[in-house]
Amino acid sequence: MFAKHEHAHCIEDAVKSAERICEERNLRFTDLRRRVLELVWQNHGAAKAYDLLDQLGDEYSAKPPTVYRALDFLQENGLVHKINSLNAYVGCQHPLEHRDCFFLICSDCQEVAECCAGDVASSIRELVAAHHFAPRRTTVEIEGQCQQCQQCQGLD
Amino acid sequence: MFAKHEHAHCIEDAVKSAERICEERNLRFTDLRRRVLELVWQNHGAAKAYDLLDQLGDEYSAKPPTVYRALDFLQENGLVHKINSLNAYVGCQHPLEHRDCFFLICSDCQEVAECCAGDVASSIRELVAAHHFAPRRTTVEIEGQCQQCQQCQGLD
DNA sequence: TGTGATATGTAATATTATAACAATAACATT
DNA sequence: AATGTTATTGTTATAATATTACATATCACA
Repeated sequence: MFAKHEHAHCIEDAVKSAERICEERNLRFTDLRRRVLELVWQNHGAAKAYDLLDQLGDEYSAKPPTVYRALDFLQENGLVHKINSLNAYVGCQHPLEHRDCFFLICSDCQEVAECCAGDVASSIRELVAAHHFAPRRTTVEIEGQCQQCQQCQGLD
Repeated sequence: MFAKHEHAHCIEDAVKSAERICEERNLRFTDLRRRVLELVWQNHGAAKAYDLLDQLGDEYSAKPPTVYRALDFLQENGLVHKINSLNAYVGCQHPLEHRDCFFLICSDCQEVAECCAGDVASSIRELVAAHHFAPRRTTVEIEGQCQQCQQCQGLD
């Protein structure tokens, strides 16, 4: 599996930068949105919408739209990514440059690593230009086995 | 929109090559599987599972598992691709080399173009190698506007 | 013809996501 | 502070996508 760590720190950072971003853009970073962002980060892998819903528990009168709206807001503002191949959500590692992000998804440990590879981005730009296509959103999701899980080969 | 054409021809070709492939691999290309493959190709854009289900109509006693099983078979054998960002399915243009396929998805006309770009594939291979990641499946989906739809800009 | 494996039928249900409308909170202006 | 406006959240219902579990049928072949 990917290296796990105590990431209270990550959560805190993510929330702080979300606050800054929303302030700059004049957006409302409400309690609910903050809470959903925290929960997304709290999961090691990608978080499923209905798990977030459970985790919200009674704090908020949480029904599906509650969570999906918060996730929509967070996605629109580059704070989380949706992983389509998992129907799940991960926090964005660098919301200020929320572009050209690619994902390595480990099928064994369920961790998702976000990568920003200039070469991939530029080869995709060329591909798109060659087809005179105007891209709005690009998804690159690579499912497989991460380094750690390759080493454990069925030991866990 | 992408150029449309009468593609009875495409369907025929797709079915023929599926037949060949299944024969070579000793797989059963049953009537149901053939019919689902035809229906997938019959749609201009990507086909949704429940639309296929409707289109199967009374020919087969079609319930959801009927369609999903056929789609699973076709996917496993490289005959169709699932487009995750649409929850929909398209026929593979070259099932014999069903690898490194990327998709340009037009949000206006809903057509999906399959591309095979060596540069993209190799930059992804490098990215993956740099992370010592063992890829099993790679998804590249680019949503945007195709050339034709850019030219029509709201004329339709 | 019988046997095991593969494929399909069927009912039920799980999972993921949205629509529609009501209530509330925040914000801007007077 | 009162008002109008917009953005956010609450609530109910339902739509859309996909799977489980088990029964039945078909195929391949000894």
